[in-house]
Amino acid sequence: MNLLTRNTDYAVRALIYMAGKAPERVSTADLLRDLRLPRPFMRKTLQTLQKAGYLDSVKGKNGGFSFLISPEKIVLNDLIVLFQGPVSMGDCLFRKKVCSCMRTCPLRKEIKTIESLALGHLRSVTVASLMR
Amino acid sequence: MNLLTRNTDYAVRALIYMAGKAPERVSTADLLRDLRLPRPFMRKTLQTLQKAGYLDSVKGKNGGFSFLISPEKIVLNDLIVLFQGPVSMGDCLFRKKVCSCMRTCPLRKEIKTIESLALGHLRSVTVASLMR
DNA sequence: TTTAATGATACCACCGTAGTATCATTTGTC
DNA sequence: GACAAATGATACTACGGTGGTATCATTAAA
Repeated sequence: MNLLTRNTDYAVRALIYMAGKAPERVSTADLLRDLRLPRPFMRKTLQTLQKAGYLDSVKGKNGGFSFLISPEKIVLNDLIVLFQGPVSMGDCLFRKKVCSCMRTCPLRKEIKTIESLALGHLRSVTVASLMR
Repeated sequence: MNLLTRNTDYAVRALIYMAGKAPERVSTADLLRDLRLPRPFMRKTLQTLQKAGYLDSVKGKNGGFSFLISPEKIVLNDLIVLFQGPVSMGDCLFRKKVCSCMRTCPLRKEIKTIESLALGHLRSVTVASLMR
């Protein structure tokens, strides 16, 4: 059970690297030199970040990516949501007809508590805070 | 991202039901009457609990399952481990050669913090505590 | 015009979860 | 002893999400 998928992990590391170079523009090739991981995957990840509005992109020679949102404002939880969907640890796995205790389910309650704790943390971590 | 799989969820609910009837012996058929879920799946789940030493089983007519370990001592975290493996949210997803920061990785550190919080909770919840 | 970069998109492989099927074994009851 | 009701053991299938690949189009600098 991993909290992050590789995709999210890649994204975070790429952003940290980029933040170290900012405001310089960084290309996929630059990133690959530092983070040795599958090239097409890295590209896809960066494209996702661009589409989501975190990064600006410039095509063509000497192109690459730069921040549209500053690293201080890029929150880990949002990246997780982007790549994995919302952190929701306690969705009832039973069909509604079966589980009559949707609101009072004690198990669900415990999980939700844990989820809240996790979310509290994940929302406080930013790309910038991870650089130290 | 779910903290529990269905399997674990089934197990917990079955155990709660059984704890309500204890020390009476309960058969798969009894459980299915209450928790309407796939029969073969329920059976497999109970067998796993029996093999793990939580339940005693009696074959043959009027057979069924009963507790070997009391519900007060059956811990949610252990059930998760049994059905899903250890809760380890922060395994480094990178190949070791790539990730040079195994011990100092700031991302890992954050995740491990969350993991500890979750584990603290999961280890404090028992089948008995879920009955209230 | 060439080349280096991203944009977009479709595709494949693997693995874990969920669920099914089947036969063997035990034991109470008639 | 035969039958029925229960578990023991095990092998199999289906599906979806994650991880990863491939390809072609587009842009812009040299």
